[in-house]
Amino acid sequence: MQRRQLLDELVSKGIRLTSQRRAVISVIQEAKSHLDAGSLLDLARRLEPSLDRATVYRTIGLLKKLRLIDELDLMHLEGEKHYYEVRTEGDHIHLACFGCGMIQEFTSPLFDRLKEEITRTAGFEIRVARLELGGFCPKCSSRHRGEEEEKTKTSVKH
Amino acid sequence: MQRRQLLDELVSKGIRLTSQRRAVISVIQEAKSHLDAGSLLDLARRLEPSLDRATVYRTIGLLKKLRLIDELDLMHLEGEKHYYEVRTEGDHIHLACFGCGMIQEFTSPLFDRLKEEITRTAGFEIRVARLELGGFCPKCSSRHRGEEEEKTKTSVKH
DNA sequence: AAACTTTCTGCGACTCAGTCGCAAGAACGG
DNA sequence: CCGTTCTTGCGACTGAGTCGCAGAAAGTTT
Repeated sequence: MQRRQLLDELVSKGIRLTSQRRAVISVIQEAKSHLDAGSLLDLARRLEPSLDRATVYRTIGLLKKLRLIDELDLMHLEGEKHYYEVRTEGDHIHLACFGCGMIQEFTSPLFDRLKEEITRTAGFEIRVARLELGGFCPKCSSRHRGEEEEKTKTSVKH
Repeated sequence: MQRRQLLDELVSKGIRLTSQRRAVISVIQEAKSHLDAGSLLDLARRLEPSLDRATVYRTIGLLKKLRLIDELDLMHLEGEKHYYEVRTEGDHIHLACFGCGMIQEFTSPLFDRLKEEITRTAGFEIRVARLELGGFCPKCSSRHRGEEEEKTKTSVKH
């Protein structure tokens, strides 16, 4: 039933279901990695060949507004794209490795406590929480030591 | 001496100082709010009228790479821009209000503990930590209740 | 199942942040 | 003040995302 989650949610809100929306939603839900709008379009077009870029963006906008998906930057490791994932129970943290591009997810009760503290202390009503960390995964961490000073003088990427 | 911080940092790394870089750096440092590349260009041009867009982006890239400034999204409240701020001792959290656009900063020992936990547990070497929350500030929080269901059917913005 | 209202889609043109190659110009060590 | 090396401005370009519109579907009504 995990798979009908988003669809049901839309129906219950009285949102019109079209084959295009079904295609986009299906792709987001089956996705094994975080997809950007472009990949989403390519994959969904296999189910609905006439699907247009604009419709993908509009559907993303809709799902974002309904808080059914979350938007991520993943430290802009490869361009200024945005990535999307189905919203889950608890928020999780994304770790992005500058070395190999790996994305890892992480959950912690401390994160929930932190959000709770903010709600309480600042009186802020949290709707979206995005915590992204950039750095080096264990493998790349040992590998990149010593390359620092040089890099400064060469390419200024990211 | 807060004001010479970035400049000194560059000199000590053997980075060449140009009037353009001085202008951009000065603006970032004096800024009272978070500036995007466009505003940065406008303001820095008052000090260095010939300054070009490309140079601003290159300088931002340089400062980012040297980890002297941080890049923020501020929940993309007004377009897909990026915002910049001078890096401070401890990382802080940004709260962005969907209602009035206000940006508030927040610090908490819990945040540091969370990062420490990630470093320890996941073996991840954190270089950049970005925590942004979107929601409603105290004022807007009380004001927007009840407008939810309608919004769904109208404009799909943000 | 036809008719009808409302909402959605594809299209094409557009906007806007950010990038790139290049030739001219500036930094700073000698 | 000279020469090497790095930086800049310029203009053209890329690529994500948006918008208005006319035609096409969704869901409802009879």
